Amino acid sequence: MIPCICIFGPTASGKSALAFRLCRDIGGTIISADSMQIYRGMDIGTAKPTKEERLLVAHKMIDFLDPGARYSVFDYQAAAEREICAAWARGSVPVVVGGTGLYIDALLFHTDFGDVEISPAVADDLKKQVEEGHTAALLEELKSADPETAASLHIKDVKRIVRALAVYRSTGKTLSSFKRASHNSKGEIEYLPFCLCFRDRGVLYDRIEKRVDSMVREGLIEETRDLFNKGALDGTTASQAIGYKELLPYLSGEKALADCLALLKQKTRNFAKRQITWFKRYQFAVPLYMDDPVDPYPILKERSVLFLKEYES
RNA sequence: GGGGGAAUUCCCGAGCGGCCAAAGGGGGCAGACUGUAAAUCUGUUGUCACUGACUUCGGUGGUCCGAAUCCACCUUCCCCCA
Repeated sequence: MIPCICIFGPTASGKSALAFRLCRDIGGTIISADSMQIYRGMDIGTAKPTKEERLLVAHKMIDFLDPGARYSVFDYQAAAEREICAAWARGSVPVVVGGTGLYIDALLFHTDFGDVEISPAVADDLKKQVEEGHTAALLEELKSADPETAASLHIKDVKRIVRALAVYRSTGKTLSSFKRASHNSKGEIEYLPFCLCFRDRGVLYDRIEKRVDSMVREGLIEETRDLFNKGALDGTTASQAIGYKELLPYLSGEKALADCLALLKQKTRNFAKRQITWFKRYQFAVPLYMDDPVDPYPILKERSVLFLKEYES
């Protein structure tokens, strides 16, 4: 078994700084679990580690894809697990750090996504049906094909209805059967999970406010303009990132900068809330309270060192 | 100085005599989430002893069986003329 420390929490909670410190102390490699930091050119807006930090500590799963490239949890899981193993193999402690719940989940539970190949014809047909407003019929179809999944989906949850149906129509097997099967898989990586928490949410929201302001000072607006000019912000996955799309109305002169920034902060807070909800499910994680007067770092380090002891060769 | 308009629940904003604790949106809070996830989707949001009662629609006082909705005065804000 390969040990791996895993640190997660909402945006702006201080994950990176904590992980960086830990890696310097115990000799570790950071494996990012962030769906936006994977893209090149999106540095300030995604709060990527600086060049200096990357020189001092190896960072993986960052900065390797062109915005606009397709990517999925499936791709992420395989690549990240490879990096975790590679780090351990060269004598560096793998430390997963990130805020993308789905990615963390795929790692922690070593989800087996199965051999699902969606046929283009199926995808096109479903897309057409949705455009024509037949989602109710789609849900009906799913009800008879995969009642378990259908029961868990709301009629308005078009994305998931379509996916579940696409899986069924392409493979003849239900999404719920894939889910069930995925739970039997056991990986070769053993995680020690830490969750960054705040007793007072206001403290986190305050940090978000300050971080956005500092991003602007570091050149967020110029970065947005760059990405926009390269066409990196139209319709791609990367264009979903919070931090850029909110500034577009300013660049086009439609809105005042202050209004855009207020919205950007708002969206970031909303996102943080969703992350908190996601991470609440990991009751087994060691909580690290970031707004306590005592520095949570010693706990992180002690627990990590203790955990790693079992794997000394 | 004269004329006109507006004040609604955390915010914006609809309501313009009963079906109004008051549409809708935002925010907050809670939740979901298995191949685009920083995305997408759901619930809830006056108070309480909660299939009912009570207190809300700038303030005070009226009209009416009944008012957020009508009248009077007051306060504040906006616009136009001077």
